[in-house]
Amino acid sequence: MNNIEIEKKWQKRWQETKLNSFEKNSSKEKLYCLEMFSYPSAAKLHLGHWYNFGVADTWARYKKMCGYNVFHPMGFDAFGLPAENYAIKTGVHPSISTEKNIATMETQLGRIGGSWDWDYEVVTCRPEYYKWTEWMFLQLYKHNLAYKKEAPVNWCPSCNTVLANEQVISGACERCGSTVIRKKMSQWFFKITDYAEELLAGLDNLDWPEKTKILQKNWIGKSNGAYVDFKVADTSKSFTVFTTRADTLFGATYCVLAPEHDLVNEITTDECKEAVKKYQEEASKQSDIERTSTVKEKTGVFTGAYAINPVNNTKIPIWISDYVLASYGTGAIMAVPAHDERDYDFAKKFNLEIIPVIEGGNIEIEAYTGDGTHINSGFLNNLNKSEALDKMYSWLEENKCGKKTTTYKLRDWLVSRQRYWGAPIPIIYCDKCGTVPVPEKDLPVMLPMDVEFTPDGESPLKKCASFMNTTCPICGGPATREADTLDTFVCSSWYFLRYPDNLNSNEPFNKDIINKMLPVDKYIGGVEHACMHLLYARFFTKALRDMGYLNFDEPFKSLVHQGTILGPDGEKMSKSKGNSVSPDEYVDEYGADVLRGYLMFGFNYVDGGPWTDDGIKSINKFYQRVERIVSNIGESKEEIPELEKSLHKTIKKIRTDIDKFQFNTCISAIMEYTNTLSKYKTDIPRKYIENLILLLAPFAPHITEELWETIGNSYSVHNESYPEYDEAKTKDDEVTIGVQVNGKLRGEITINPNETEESIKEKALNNENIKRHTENKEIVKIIVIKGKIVNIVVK
RNA sequence: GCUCGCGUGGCGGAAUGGUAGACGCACCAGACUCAAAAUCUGGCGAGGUUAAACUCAUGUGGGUUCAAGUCCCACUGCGAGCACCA
Repeated sequence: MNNIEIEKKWQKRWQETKLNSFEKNSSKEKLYCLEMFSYPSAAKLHLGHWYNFGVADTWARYKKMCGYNVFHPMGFDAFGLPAENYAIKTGVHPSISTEKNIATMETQLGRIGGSWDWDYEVVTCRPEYYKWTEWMFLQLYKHNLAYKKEAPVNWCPSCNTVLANEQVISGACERCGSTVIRKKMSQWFFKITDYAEELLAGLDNLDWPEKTKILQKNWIGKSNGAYVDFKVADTSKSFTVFTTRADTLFGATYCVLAPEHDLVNEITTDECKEAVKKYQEEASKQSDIERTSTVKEKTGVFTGAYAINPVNNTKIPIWISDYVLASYGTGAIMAVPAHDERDYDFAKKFNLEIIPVIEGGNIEIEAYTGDGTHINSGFLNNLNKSEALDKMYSWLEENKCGKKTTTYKLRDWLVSRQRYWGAPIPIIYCDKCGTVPVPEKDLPVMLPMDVEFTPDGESPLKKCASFMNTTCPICGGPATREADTLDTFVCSSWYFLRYPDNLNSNEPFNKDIINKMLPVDKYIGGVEHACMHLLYARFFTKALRDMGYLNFDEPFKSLVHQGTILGPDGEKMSKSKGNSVSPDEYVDEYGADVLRGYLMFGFNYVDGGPWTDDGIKSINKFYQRVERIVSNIGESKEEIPELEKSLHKTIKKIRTDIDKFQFNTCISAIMEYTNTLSKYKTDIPRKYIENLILLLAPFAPHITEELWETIGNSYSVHNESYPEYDEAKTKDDEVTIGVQVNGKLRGEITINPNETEESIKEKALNNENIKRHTENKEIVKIIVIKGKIVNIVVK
């Protein structure tokens, strides 16, 4: 039988015997191993899927053999734009194409031979799941964590439709190429910012890659500073700015409001109205990319109004400019051109006053942003930065015109999508009662099937009268539904909570079950989700905890990112570059175990790298070699010292490395053991062969299952325990160590592990080559690192 | 611009501060074969030597240390993320 036939045979058997079933009532320690679920696309699995799912499966299988009760589910993140786009193009309904794709992918995943328990499958686009996604929305709404406000969307003026971020390609509509503008619409948000501090602080205790923690940390963007209130001269109005440099307040020579700031229209003088209005319009037309480009020259207009600097009562002009962002801080700044590069550029361009308040630098040339002694600063004079900041914070609070505060770059999460293929937002609008949440007993709000989703500027659901028209749950009068659907990231923010209790129809999950099963012990997926999915899931977990639905703080205790498999040319694989490699041809030729094996052996798991054909052949050769060695099995019970030692060393190496996701060195250890075994041509004692198969079982699940049967053992190798090592047997009776003179290797000596330091020194000094290097020299000292090295320092 | 990560043979990649290059690919030689493939055995960083010795070598330059691929500083190249965040 060839590999392909072997794999088919065992996959069938595994399924029939429910080999991969999770033991719900087992007393063994649970271990929740999860790979990020995938979008069910029509295309076949790509190498990235194999690398993620196949390799992670080896780890899960290993843990099962180590005696853990491994929970290893799989599902599909099935709502989203691609199915909708496909529907627009072909007319095939998303529910049909999606379910078809899921079936295809299930088959494909089956070919990997993963140990998933499909009884716990979760598919986010099915009503029995999205009912609870809607329920999540209602809980967030109930706890003031969901709210509605005006926010800009990407709008294509030519297609007359809202575009998703993915549909905006460098500022232009992906379909027609027109420049995308921003248009304000009323949309739903989740208040993730309420959790900014905890999301930041919680990172410290997570077993996550440092770089991922840093990405989230930067994304959350905590910034300590102060609010400062500015009165608008000759009016009763005022506004607040945020600054991290309150110590430079004496140098604030003008203020800038974001063009969208609410106060702009109220304070602009008649003479300036026209220019201000024009500027606001232009700003709204610009794409985010244009607007936030740092290379762009500063622009702005004067409002005609003045603010009063609270520390010295100076009148300073108020401008508007798009370098001030409405969405950060308060949407308004105090400008200190002497000590801020952006303010400096702006002041130079518009001839605004520049007053230095800190010594240092040369403000004729550029802003000085460093520390130094304060000057021109009244009560702050002669203080350094941190002293001046403290003093200013006190002054602001005493004079009731500001206070110390903290802001975050993290914004609230916009969850409204003007799309069809997503979970409906369970909200009803009633003329009499206003915004009314759908009562929980009425969930799910079913996504209607008969919907016209050709883009024409409206949310598709808006055109479905049978969906839109409803009655108000409070007054019973006529009402309309929310037409937007939820961002698919909402669906994926809690799917890991659903897996352990996926059939529950009374609640999203049973509290006791998930408190027992969560958090996820090992989560494996791409780094591209660092600031989206992984952050949203943490937010959901914390919010649900605070609502009392679960009692843990973090969803994913330990996280691993697989690297990226690149094309043979070292570039990212893409259809347009023509450097894509399909796993299928390799699976057809060598089988799933060989492909999985190469993915584990040929790369450092977290790095990935370019694909090569040569590598995969080498794994095929290795497995054939294993088969030959297994066929040399004998029935002797004799212990062979060399094999005994090699075996125990190998077990130790694998057990150490596999938990670090170093699959390449695990396989190389098995190769070394195999090389040792191959010295014995016939009648290799059974024990050494059985251990070889067991060691390899998580790495090559089909081949080892077959070999296990071949040598007459009973089904299944995957129910066996992973070999354990005896530390004593890993120790060498004698080791060869290097001897250095002044740090340079000059010879080798052989010692045994119990040898005294004196004896080792003597051996080292008596080595012929060492003698040459030490004769006529004074020996300053001899460093002996047991079992490693000897270094003789001479003068 | 800021932040982070990385730089080791022809290649993929190993190396708790302790004999750099494990394991594998490619290559070379030998065995088996009529031959090839497969398989088995051996070699394989560069220079040097009959062979040794020895010298050089982990992007570059410094430093710490008895000892540095590994720690520190500077530079450089590549990659990723953020990007007017006040």
